[in-house]
Formats: sequence, structure tokens, C-alpha cells
Amino acid sequence: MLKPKIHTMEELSSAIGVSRPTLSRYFQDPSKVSRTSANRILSGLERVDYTPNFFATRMNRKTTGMIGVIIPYLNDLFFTRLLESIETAAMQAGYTVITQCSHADPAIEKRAAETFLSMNVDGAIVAPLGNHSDLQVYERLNDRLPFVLMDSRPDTLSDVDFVGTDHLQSTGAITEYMCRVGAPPVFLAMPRVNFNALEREAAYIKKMNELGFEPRVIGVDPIDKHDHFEGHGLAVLDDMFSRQELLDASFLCANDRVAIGALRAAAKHGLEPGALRRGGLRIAGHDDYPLCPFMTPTLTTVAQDVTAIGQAAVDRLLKKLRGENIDNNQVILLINGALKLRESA
Amino acid sequence: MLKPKIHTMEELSSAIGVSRPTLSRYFQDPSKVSRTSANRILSGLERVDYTPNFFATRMNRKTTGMIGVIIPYLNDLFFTRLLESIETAAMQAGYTVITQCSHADPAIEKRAAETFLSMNVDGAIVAPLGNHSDLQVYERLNDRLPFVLMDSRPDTLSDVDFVGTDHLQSTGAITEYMCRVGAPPVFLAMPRVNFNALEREAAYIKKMNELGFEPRVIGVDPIDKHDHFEGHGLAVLDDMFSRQELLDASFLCANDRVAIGALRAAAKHGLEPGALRRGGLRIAGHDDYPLCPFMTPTLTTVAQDVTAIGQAAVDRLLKKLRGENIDNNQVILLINGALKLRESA
DNA sequence: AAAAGTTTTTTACATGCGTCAATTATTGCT
DNA sequence: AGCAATAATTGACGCATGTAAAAAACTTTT
Repeated sequence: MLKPKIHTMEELSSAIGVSRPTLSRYFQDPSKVSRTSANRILSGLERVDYTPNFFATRMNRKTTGMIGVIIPYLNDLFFTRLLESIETAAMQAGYTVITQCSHADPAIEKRAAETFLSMNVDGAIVAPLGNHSDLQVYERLNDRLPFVLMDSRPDTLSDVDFVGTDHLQSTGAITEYMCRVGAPPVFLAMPRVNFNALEREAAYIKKMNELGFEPRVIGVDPIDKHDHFEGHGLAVLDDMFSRQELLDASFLCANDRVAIGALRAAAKHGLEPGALRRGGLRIAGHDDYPLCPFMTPTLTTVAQDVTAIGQAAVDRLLKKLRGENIDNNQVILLINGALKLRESA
Repeated sequence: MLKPKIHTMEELSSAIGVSRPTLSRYFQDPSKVSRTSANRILSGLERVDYTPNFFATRMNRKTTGMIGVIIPYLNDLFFTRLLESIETAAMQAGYTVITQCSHADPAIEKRAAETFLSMNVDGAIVAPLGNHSDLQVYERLNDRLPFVLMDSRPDTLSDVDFVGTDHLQSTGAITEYMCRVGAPPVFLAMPRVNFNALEREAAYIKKMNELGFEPRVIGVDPIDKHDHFEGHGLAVLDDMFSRQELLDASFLCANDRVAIGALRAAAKHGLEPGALRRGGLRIAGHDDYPLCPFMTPTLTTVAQDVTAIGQAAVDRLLKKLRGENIDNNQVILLINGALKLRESA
């Protein structure tokens, strides 16, 4: 890099003969400056190496152009897909996304929220940690910022906007499907890492009752808080199959990662789950994890519309931070899931 | 939140009767202030709501305490695991990690690098995009900052530190293993998204030659730049098996995600890859993707030591930014992979 | 060519906090 | 109690930019 480094706008100003305030306006929006000035600046920037200081600009602007996003896990393709759709939507709207991962730790989540506040982000989107998370963190963000909760909803929070999947619909749909084409499913719960775990369980029970079947839930050890879903599914069903129980049952797993573990347990015991073999073992999941089509057998599931959720969360946030939030009501946006019928159920 | 909001240190100073510079020192390091002052501040902070402004602090400190990380994909558990180990290591050292994902776009990668520069991050770690990425970006970062490249290495860059897996060793080891317990493997390449793709291919060929076997590579369409690895593995082998070719071959896939697609292709054609059935189809991968133990059959692979790589990258970066970089030589740290023998090969 | 309108520059102040030299308070010692 | 030594605090200045108002330069219109 041969260009001389210039550190401040002041220097740049005297280097290319354009006043500093004009430069300031140029860097915020080139169209706010006359054609001639813009050209002079542009050609000047080709001779020197200068970038406005990120912090100095952000400190003084009334709007930082940044939105903060907190997700609980990074090692989960569901959340990374969600993140991607948020980043895409935000980028299109001209916003920069700052991502923080709470690593399933309420303390980290709280710190991340404080960081966002101290950065004056224009708004924040959070996928909550779960039932061991500190709801005051969300309330505080909601009080101070345009704020949207995503994916999983603590039902005790009354004034917070939310975007997520309609689990009553999605879990209901797959429950109904399973009942229709085979034995009524047993629900294989997942570690209660978030509120969705309970919502799906409740949705399953409700649908089963509606259809006149007896719901049956294989619960989880409440101590078991870790997020190793596949391991959980494998361990529970391995144990079950070893005792020769439920060898030809239908399983609806609380999510696909649990289902992947379940598939493994089946294979380990020489069982071949599948929709095609009526009367035999069946396994289905929830989410449409990207690997579902590559499992053996391919995994039947309900897709969460990740793109729509991310897009809607950003849309709602933008509406709020642009002051278009005319009616100050809480908005809860529930998006339908779509059945993905494959081989396993 | 009942506590009154306080925006500046100045206000806080007059609110709790401690001078502003003292407050400044307290927030940087509470131990830099006398016991009595610390207590007074602490009790004061319980009565009001104040957080130092992120930008103002960062702007003035000579060191920002932040390190920037760029990864090419978010939808890949390998990179998220890497990220996690970096975050852990950095957090322990008291640094904040700012993550940016380039989404496989050189322009975004470049912009992310510029952002880091304008933020005065103390250092940067980058996992390169691949052979269509702009090497000048890395050179520029390396000139301006403590900088470490990670995971995949452009061999034309001569003065840039690197931490990654020793593919000659890792790929060599699994090639050797496969030759030892069965038919010499065919190499199923992956889309050439990064330099590792070529390194592994070269390592395979080298080892095969060493062992006196004829290497055979199933290449990729050079146009095919997308990152849908599973789909690639599935498509290529599905096609192959449909033509009744290589039905009982040994496949070494360039990474696990390709291998997962390969497993699916095998299952689709009623084939059962496995180490136990000598003489039959075998499939192995590379990386130890977290889902390997849950595939059917479980996937034999070579694990990249993600934790060690992340830790080493951070260690090296810290050494550089602390000025302990006594010998100014380029450091290339290659970490061994470990065979994970499972069912599939 | 003068008036009116537009854009740019200048000037001056603001932002929130880091930092250092100078000052003040505290402690230890006799 | 008095003094020196040490620790803590404070005042004043700096950082890189945003922003508003007033002055100056340039364009367009008549």
C-alpha cells in the first residue's frame, strides 16, 4: 500500500482542499455534496488512504445505523440461518448488524444487552435464551430501544413484540399428519432450553386430545440443561429400544436435532423407520434442519420459515425505529410452518 | 426500571460526589481507585442507571480491547465451532470479539476488513474466503494490524502468520488408513471454495504415490462455486451409482459435508458403506463435523482440532499485539488431525 | 448585469470520555 | 503532634467527528 495514511478529516481537508464539514457530509451521504466537490473528494481519496473513524462518527450521529442481534447458540444451523436472513434484510435496509452470542449463559446475554445500550444501537432483536434467562433484560431493552423478540417467546412478557413460528399450527400439522397415516405419535421432548420446547409439547397434547388420542410424552430430566440435542435423542431412545420398548412406535421429536439422534438410535438397533412401511417405527422432527434431506432415512419434519421470520423481525424493527409505530400495541407475528414429507414418517 | 437514567460521567460525577476522572479510572479498572472511592461509586451505581458510552471510551483509549474475526460462512458448523473457540480464548484474555461473516462475497470481506481498521481493533483473525478472494485485503490488514490467518492458507502470501490443520498429515493419515484396511480410496473433491480443497487433494495424491497406488480424483466443475457440499456429494455419487460405477469403491471425501451427501447417495441406491464389510463400499470424510457420530453409518473421518486452532490463533495474535513478537518471522502453525474411526470406513 | 437562489465554507460549539501534570488527601513514622 | 512519603483526586486539555448558524462563493434567472 503506497498511499500515505491520513488519520483525521482535518488532515484530509487540507490535503485535498475541501472543508472538513463538507467532507463530513460527503461521508454520510455523497449526494449531499455538490458534483464538483464530490469529484474533487473522490479523486483525492485515490491518492491517500483514509477511512473515517468508526467510533467518532458513531458517537456523534443521532442514529448509529446499527442493529444488535443476540442469539443463544452459534453451533446450531437453525440460528445461523436465522442470523443470515436477518443480516440480509438489515443490509438491504442499509443497517449494520452487530451479532452477539450468549452461549446459553444469562450473564453473557445480559452483558451483550448492556453493550448494545452503551453503543446506542438503533434497535435490537433477540432470540431468548430460555426459561433460565433473565426476563428483566428483555424488558429493559424494550423500554430503551425499538426491540423485537424472536423465535421463542416468554409468555409473561406483555408489551414486547415477537416474531416466530406458530407452533400450535406447525406442531399441530405434523401431529395430525402422523395420526392420519399411522399410529398416533409419542412426543419425544427436548431439553428445555427455551420456551418453544414447552410450546411444542403443549401443541402436541392439544392436537392429540382434539383427535381423540391419548398423548404420551417422553420427558426430560429437568436438570438436563445442555444443548446436545442429538445426544439426548440417541440416549433416550437407545435406552428405550434396549428394553424392547416402543420398537414400532411413531415418534414426534421436539426438534430435528433430537430426531437425528433418534434416527441413530433406531439404526443402532437395526430398526428402519419409515413412512412407507406401515405399522412400523416412524420418526419425525421439527424445524427442517438443513441436513434433513441427507439423513438416512430422509427426515420428515415441519419447516420453520426462517427467511420469513428474519425478514419479519427486521421489518417490524425498522417500522418501530422509524417511528411508524402508530398504534403502540404489542405485535405478535406467528408464521406458519410447512410440512416436509420425507421417508422417515 | 425505576432508577433514573444518567447519560454522562459528568452527571454521574455530580450525582454521587466523585470526580469524573476518578470515575473514568474506576470503569477501566476498579482497582485503580481507592477502596473508599470504589465503595462510594458502587453504592452510587445502585441508585442510578449508568453505563459508559461504548464509542466514547473506545475512541479515546489507545487500545480498544477488541479483536476482529472474519469467517466466510455462518451456515457451517465447522466455522461456528472455530468461532466459539476463538471467542472463548479471547474472552479469557479479556478481549471482546467482533465477528463479521463475509457470506462468500469478496466485497463484503473487504468491507469488513475496512470496518475493523476504522474501529482500531487491536488485532484481526481471518478465515479466508478462498481462491476468489482478494489477497490485498489480507496484506493490508497484515500491514496495519497484528494479524493472523486461519483455517485456509493462500500460499502466495509470504509474511502472514497462519494457524490451521496440517492437511498433509491429516489427509495423509486417513488415506493411509483406508489403504491399509481396504481398497485404496478414490478422492471425492469438493467445490473449490478455499485453498484447503486443493491442499487435501494434493495430500491425497502424494500419499497414494508414496504407497504405490494410483490416485484417482473425482473432480468438480470449476464453475461450481456454491457451498452446498452435501448436495454436491449426493449429486456426484448418485450419478455415479446410477451408472453402476464404483459401487464397491472406497471414497475419501474432501470434507464431512460432502461425505454426508455421499452417504445419502449410497443409501439411496441400497448400498451399505462400512468398514466391517470388507470388500464393500466405504466412505470417509474430513473435519469431524459434529454430526458424524449420528449418521448412519457413523462417519469415519479425521478430526480437525478446532479448539486448538482457535486457541493458537488467539495466542499468536495476543503475542503479536503485546509486542512479544521478538523474532519478526512468519509463523505457520500446522496442527495435526486425529483419526476418528467409525463405521463407514 | 443585477437580483435571487443555491451551495459551500467558515466559525464555533458539542459529544463523552482518556490522560497527564498539578494538587490535595491520606498514611506511616518518629 | 508534626513531617515526609505516598496515594488519590482534580483541572485542563485532547480525541475525531457531528452540527447549526452565519458568511461567502457560485449559478441561475430576468
